[in-house]
Amino acid sequence: MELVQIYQCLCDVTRLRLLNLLLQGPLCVCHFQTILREPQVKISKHLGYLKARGLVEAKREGNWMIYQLPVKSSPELKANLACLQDCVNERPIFKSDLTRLRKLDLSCSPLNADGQPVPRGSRCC
Amino acid sequence: MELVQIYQCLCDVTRLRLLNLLLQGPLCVCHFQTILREPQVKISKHLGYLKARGLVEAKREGNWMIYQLPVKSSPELKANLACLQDCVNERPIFKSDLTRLRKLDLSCSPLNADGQPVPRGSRCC
DNA sequence: GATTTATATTCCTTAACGGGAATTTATTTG
DNA sequence: CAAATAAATTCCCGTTAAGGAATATAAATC
Repeated sequence: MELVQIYQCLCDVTRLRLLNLLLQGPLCVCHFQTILREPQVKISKHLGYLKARGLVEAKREGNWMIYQLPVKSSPELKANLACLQDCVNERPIFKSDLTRLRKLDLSCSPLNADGQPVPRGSRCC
Repeated sequence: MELVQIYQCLCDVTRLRLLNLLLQGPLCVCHFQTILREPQVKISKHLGYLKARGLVEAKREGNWMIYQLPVKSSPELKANLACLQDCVNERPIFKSDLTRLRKLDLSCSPLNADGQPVPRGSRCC
């Protein structure tokens, strides 16, 4: 992957917020919506942008799409994500995103599924 | 400075090459031209882009403009430049840029001026 | 002051990006 | 199969960016 592509993915606030959340673990689209408080189309497009460039992976889980950071990341991506996490942890927007993440019921997310299968069809957000 | 602005500066190969060279020390525009082998207008515009966003500083030295990384950089900029240097050191383009840099006679640059004043009016490139 | 060297700016074209409204697709449930 | 939920896609618009040709500016030299 070209280094420039990584930076292209990082040069939009919305995408930085998405990645910042994903550094905590996989999440579904509706949770991004709830946390970022941005319209669905915006979230979806930026996730698509990241996915097209290999910065995130997606899998369908019933009605939901679960996004996560790539299982196998290049050293460059790892380095930059680590750097991002470092740079971001004082900034209010990113901090409050993380706060809201922790307050969420992540019933549709593998995050706190603790192994047991996700109950299909239960409402998510 | 907004984090996004840093990433916007990093999402173009030409600018990455310029910054990679500047990590070695100050340089004048004509040396960038010689090393990158890109047209003058391209170099100049990208340097302008970086300068407008505070990623480089410029001072006039007789006929030449010397560019350098900011004397006082934010922690975020420092972190990202360090990360860049790390990511870049295996990539052919950036390596050969550095090779060409070392082969240059930097008579108009403070880089190897070793204290003595630059002889005004001597041709540069 | 005319010429040369170094660099910046303007103008133009083309492509990419970001955002929103509306529509579509996919899946599950009743 | 109809309805509901989750997410992606399409269409449209305004903005930004990248590149190049040509021109302008700045400083030094003759």
